[in-house]
Amino acid sequence: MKLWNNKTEIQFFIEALKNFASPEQLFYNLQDGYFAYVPKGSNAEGQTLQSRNSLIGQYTEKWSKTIFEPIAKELGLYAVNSVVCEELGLTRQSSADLALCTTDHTNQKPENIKLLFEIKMSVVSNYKFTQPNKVEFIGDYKQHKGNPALLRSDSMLKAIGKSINIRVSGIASTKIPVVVLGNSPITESYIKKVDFLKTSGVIQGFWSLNPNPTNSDYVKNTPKLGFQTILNNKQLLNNSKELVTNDMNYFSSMISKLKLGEIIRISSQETTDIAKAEKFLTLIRN
DNA sequence: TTTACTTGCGAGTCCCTTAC
DNA sequence: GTAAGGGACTCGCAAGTAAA
Repeated sequence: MKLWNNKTEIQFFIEALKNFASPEQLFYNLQDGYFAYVPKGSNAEGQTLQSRNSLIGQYTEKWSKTIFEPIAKELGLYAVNSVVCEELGLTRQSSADLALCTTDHTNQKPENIKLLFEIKMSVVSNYKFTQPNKVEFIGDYKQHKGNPALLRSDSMLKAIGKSINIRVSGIASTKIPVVVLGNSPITESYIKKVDFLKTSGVIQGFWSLNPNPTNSDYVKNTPKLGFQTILNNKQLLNNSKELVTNDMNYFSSMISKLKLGEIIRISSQETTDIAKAEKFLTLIRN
């Protein structure tokens, strides 16, 4: 299965139309015809399309599950949508969009969740619809007024907020990597922030599954790979594999050098490196 | 001064929970 | 059963900021 591209988006519209979604639900009904987004220079004529939101949300979550299914299989896991785990603050109303787990159940224990995904994807490029069922590409995201997926600052803030919410929900979350999946680049203003989120351990990465969002310039990768544009399925597998197989631990604190030194001194008395690390993690969390 | 970009807010929609 | 309340979703709008 191919990564996200314009055909994926056209397929979304065709499928939605087949399932009795009306053109008015999916497109802006402008003077020049039906458009996915308002082209730059055109007038929105007072419209703010909202009826597409939940449809594209459902489509991207299912699509992501499908693309991760062979990867999960390779790692001996299942790709599961709408994962609920009370210990991680993932409730039915605010579940994990996608997760790789040891079982295929929606309700999960923390120890069975190996990788959590927060999905922030939308229609990226612009399309024109003509009756009865023709959907044609008319321009990339720079040629319309909308701001897709991770290019919106509030989408970034929501993704970060959701991840922090998991991290502060308890000690059970400290062994589970969290990755934000998008299908657009990010803005320049978030380059430093995503790298810091990665090095500080809060979020293990922002991955765009759209290798060619535009033919012009865009942020492809950040220096420390906090944000990466995934170019093929192999890369996606390798990235996932690394996160699932490395036994990682998240920790954070705000303590004095005196206290930190004490913790290091006590932990260093353990015999093996692993034991030192375990002692350190125990002490820093108390 | 004009233009381009960034940002936070809130609207419309869907869906779940709760109360009666 | 059903109405009310509220959370989460996406994205247009307008105000603020930076660049030309």
